[in-house]
Amino acid sequence: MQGREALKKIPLLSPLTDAQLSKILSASLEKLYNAGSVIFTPEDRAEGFYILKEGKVKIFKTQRGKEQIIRIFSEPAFFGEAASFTGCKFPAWAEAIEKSKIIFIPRKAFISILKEDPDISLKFMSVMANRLLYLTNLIESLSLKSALSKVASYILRNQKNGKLIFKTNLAALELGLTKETVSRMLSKLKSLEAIEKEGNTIKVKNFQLLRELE
Amino acid sequence: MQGREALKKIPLLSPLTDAQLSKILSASLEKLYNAGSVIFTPEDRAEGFYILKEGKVKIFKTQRGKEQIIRIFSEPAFFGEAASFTGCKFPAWAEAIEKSKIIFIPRKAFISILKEDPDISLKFMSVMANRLLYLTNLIESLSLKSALSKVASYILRNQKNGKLIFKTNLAALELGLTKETVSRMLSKLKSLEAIEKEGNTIKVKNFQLLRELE
DNA sequence: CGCATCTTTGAAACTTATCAATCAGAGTGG
DNA sequence: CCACTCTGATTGATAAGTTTCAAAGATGCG
Repeated sequence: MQGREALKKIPLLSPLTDAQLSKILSASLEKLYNAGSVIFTPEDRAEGFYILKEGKVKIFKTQRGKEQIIRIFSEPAFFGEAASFTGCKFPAWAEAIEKSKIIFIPRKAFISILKEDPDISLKFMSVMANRLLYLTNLIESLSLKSALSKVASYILRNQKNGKLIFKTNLAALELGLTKETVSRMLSKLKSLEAIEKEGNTIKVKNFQLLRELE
Repeated sequence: MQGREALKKIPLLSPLTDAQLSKILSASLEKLYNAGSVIFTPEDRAEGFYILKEGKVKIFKTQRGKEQIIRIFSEPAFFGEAASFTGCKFPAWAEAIEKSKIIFIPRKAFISILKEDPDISLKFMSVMANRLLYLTNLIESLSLKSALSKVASYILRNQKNGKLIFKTNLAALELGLTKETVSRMLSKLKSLEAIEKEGNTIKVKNFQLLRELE
C-alpha cells in the first residue's frame, strides 16, 4: 500500500506496527492542495490532525490585514496535533504554500493509538516539547531582536553549507517585518560583506559576523 | 505525608496512585525560593521539572539587557517539563517573583511514571497542547497588536469580575513594551473611560470598548 | 514622617512601517 | 529573438509608533 510507506517516513509514526498503520490509514483521508489553498482556519473545530506527505505548509495568524507566520512545515511533517488533542478550534490558519499532499487523521484513531502505545506517546510528547522550544525562540526573536539581527539569524538558521534560497516576502512574514525592511537589512548585510546575493540565492561570506549580529 | 497532599492538588498528578506519588516524592526535592531568586537559567541542563507548590514564578528570555516574559505561573502549576523531556538545556530563565515553595522532580522518576501510566501521558500532552496554544497567542499579541490593544487585552485576560491588581512593570515585561508605554496606554484607556484606576487596582468600566480595542 | 520605589508625563531620538516609484528577472506571445 | 507584462526586489522620502532619558509626582513601607 502506497500510503503506508508515506506514513512510515514520518519519524513519529515509524515505530507503529503494520496493523496500527492500517488502522490509521483506513480512517484517514488524503487530499491534494494547490499553493494558496486553505487547509484550516481558526473557525474550524479541530477534529483531527494532518500529515504533510508532500509539499509545504504555513501556519499563521492574522489581525487587521497583518500576518504573522507561526511556523512553516516541509514534508515530511505533521501539524494541527495540539489543537486536535484538545478538540477545540484551531488557533491559527494553515495554508499550502506549494502544491501539497496531505493526509487527515481523525482525532479518535489518533487518540486510540496514543492510548495503546506508550512509546508513541513519548515520541509525541518529545515532538510537542520541540514545538514549545521553537515557539519560545520565535517569541524571543520577535520581542527582543532588532530587524538586522532577525534577518541575520534567519539566514543562519536556514542556510545549508553557507547557501540558501531567500524569498524576501516569506522571510518578512516569518520575522514580523515588512518586505521593505527585510530588503534593507539584506542590503546592509551585503555592504558589511557578511553575505553575497545572486538572484534569490544568498551566500554567507562571514559566518562570525552574522553570529555577532544575531 | 504533607508533600503528597500538595502533589494531589496538581490536576495533572491527581490520578496517580499513592504508590506512584510516593515513588515520585522519594526522588523529589523541595526547596524554598525568595522573591527574585533564580530557579534555573538557559545554561542549566534540564535534569527534571518543577512543581510550584506555593508562590509565583516567571519564565523569561533576555537579550541585551532586555527581557521578555514567556509565561507567569501561580500555584499550583508545574514548569520546565518540556525541556526536561528532551533533556537539553532550558530555553529560558525561571525566577520566583514571590516567595515560593518548589518541588523538583528528576527526569527519571517522571519518565518512568509516564511510561507506566498512559492516562498521565494523555493528560500531560493536553497540558503541553495548552502551552502551545498559549504561546501561539502570545506570538500573535507581540507581533500583530498595537500597544493599546496589548494593554486592553491584558486587562481583559487578567480581570476577575471587572477588577484586577495591575503592576505596570510586570505587564510591560509580559507585553513586550516599556513601563512608560504601558502607563501611557493606561492613561488613554482612562481618558476613553474604558477603565478606572485607584492605586494599583483597575476597574473595567466599559467591557465592550475594551474588546473593540483588543 | 521620610525615604525608597513605582508611576506619570514630556520632549527628543530611534526604529520600523508606509507609500510611491523604479528596477530586475522570468515567462509569454508575436 | 525581441518587446511586453507580471511579479518580486530595491530604494527613497515621509510618517507613525515606541523607546529612551529626564524630571516630577504619587504611593507605600518602615
